[in-house]
Amino acid sequence: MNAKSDQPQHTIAATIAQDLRGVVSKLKRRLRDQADVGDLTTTQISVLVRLEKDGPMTTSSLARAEGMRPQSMGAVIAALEGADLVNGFADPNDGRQTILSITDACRKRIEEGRAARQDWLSRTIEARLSSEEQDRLLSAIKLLQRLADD
Amino acid sequence: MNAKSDQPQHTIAATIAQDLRGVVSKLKRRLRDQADVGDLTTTQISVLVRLEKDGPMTTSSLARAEGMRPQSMGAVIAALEGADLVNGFADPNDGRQTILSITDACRKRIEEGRAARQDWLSRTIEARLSSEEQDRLLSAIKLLQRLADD
DNA sequence: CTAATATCAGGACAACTGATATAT
DNA sequence: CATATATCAGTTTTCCTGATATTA
Repeated sequence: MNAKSDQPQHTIAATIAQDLRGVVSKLKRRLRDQADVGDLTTTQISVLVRLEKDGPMTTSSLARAEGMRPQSMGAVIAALEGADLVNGFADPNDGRQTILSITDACRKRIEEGRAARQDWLSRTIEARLSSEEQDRLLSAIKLLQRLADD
Repeated sequence: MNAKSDQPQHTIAATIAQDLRGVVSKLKRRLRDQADVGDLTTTQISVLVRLEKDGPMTTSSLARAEGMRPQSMGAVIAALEGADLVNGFADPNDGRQTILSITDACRKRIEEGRAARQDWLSRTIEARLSSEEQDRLLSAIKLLQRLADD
């Protein structure tokens, strides 16, 4: 249900919630289906972006940041290590921890932006949204991030 | 990576894509985790909203609209029929098809907005976003829908 | 001893693919 | 016969929970 003009004011949040659920669900499917073999999952990208932005950290802190269990994050990290996008070394001060960083290869890939600019979502954003709409979307994503962070 | 001021103009779409992937992934997890027992999945809600907005239709057309396989949509519909939120009857003109509608019980629930206003996402939107931010989000969701529709 | 980190093992769920029956 | 709808059966993916070892 999109915003109906005869709707009471206090249900706007509920209307947004309904539409948002639908589009999140659909976008998630699209992102998975449109991924080429060898592409990264949404969670993997999220982890790489966080490591690039916030610097090296452990599996557990990544799990907390993404709202997942450490065991689940462990599997994500294992895949990224296998693809040589992340490497980890023991924390000298705390033998329990493994500090994870993105590899030089991964950093190079991010900086060049090669992969990023060629994927389905980037291409669709450029093709379907005007420059003004892209700005509006970017600003709304910050609102979504606030919601996702609880 | 959030928008960096020293980034070339032509990578704005790529920046949006990266952030959007992350937040979609995280929101999807939150929506699943925060669901109470008996709540509906994002896909189920999406289907109900579509049936309410666009009127009765078949499993296959719903699948096309949501970007899923008919078999997957069949499972979604079976769950909704089991919960007495959707019912189907044979198309008199085409014996292959079953026309699905939302039940009166479901329509009542939507109109009252009871369930919707009490769920986690609605409450978070009201708590964390100002009225102006809610409007901005609603307008950006239309952009996301355009992207999801390809 | 309690708490935090990491990992192994198994389970749940929402999507998928393939195959089949039926109706157009 | 070719196409469209629906459904049965099995698989994959991504998360989950529970249990265990290690270190602080």
